[in-house]
Amino acid sequence: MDKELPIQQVAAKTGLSIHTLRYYERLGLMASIHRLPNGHRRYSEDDLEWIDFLKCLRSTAMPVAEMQRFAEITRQGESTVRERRELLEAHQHTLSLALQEMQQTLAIIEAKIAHYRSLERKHHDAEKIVDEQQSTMKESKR
Amino acid sequence: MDKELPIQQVAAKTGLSIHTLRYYERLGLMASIHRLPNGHRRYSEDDLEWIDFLKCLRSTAMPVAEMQRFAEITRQGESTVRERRELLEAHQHTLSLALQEMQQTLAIIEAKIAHYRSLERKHHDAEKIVDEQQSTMKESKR
DNA sequence: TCTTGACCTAGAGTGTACTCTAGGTTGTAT
DNA sequence: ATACAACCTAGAGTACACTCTAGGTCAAGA
Repeated sequence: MDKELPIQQVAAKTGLSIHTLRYYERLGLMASIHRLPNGHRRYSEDDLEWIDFLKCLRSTAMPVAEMQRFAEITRQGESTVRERRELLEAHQHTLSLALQEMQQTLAIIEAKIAHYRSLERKHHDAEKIVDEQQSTMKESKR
Repeated sequence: MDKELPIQQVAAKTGLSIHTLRYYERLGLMASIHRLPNGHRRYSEDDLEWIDFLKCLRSTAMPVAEMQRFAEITRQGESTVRERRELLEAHQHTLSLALQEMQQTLAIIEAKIAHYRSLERKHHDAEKIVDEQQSTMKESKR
């Protein structure tokens, strides 16, 4: 089973739009997608895997230019393994810093949410007191 | 000590550019920065705190439109505490999903790096073998 | 035969978030 | 008096990553 998929199905599977798939190919992010005699693309399993990896890189905010570099040296073969590793290590570093920052920010946001909750509670309590006063007043009216 | 800072120093302290500070104000992300009689801005401690929080939101990819909403309802005062909390909770949710995804991606990238390392090791070993063969050949030449 | 639908290319258009420019004012130092 | 530095506004320009359009090909079904 080496079923090759048309672009539409690849879009469905990967979540990238057809436009984006063609755009990425134009940018040189994907080498040599197989074509039918009529020019239509057929994507292999390997292509899908590569696209998944591209998605990993993009979803973690690697700039497209860097992905182009990565794709280019990957195409150049074995001799660039070291450069590829270094590129990924740089990204890994960026990423783990970003992760740390996000965690800190998340904590700040959680604190703010907690603060709002306590404000809401106070507000709620204040209303209850008003209610009680009102019912006391009603009682005294009787 | 209620020293109010000119825009230049705020830029230096916050890491936002002077342009961005003015731009954010135009967008309504910051209410009522105090002005000198000549129209120059003076930022208070509170302003700086608010800017820091804006930075938190932006650095975690909250869209500017959402930040505008948040700023707007914050200006409206107490009555919007609940909506503010809900807005932040939504962001918190988005954020923790993003965090998870990043962690997964990080793992994938680490695996790829490890893979490259092992390729490099093999390559290195292969060279060593070639070296040994060469020195053996040299020896046999003697 | 004609229509439909999936595909193709090259290039134009869009949304987001800045970032910069032009032209002007003000306050201090020489 | 004049030069300068820091500030102001309104609006134009830019970078990035898509996203869409126009105009066309091709194969299968009514």
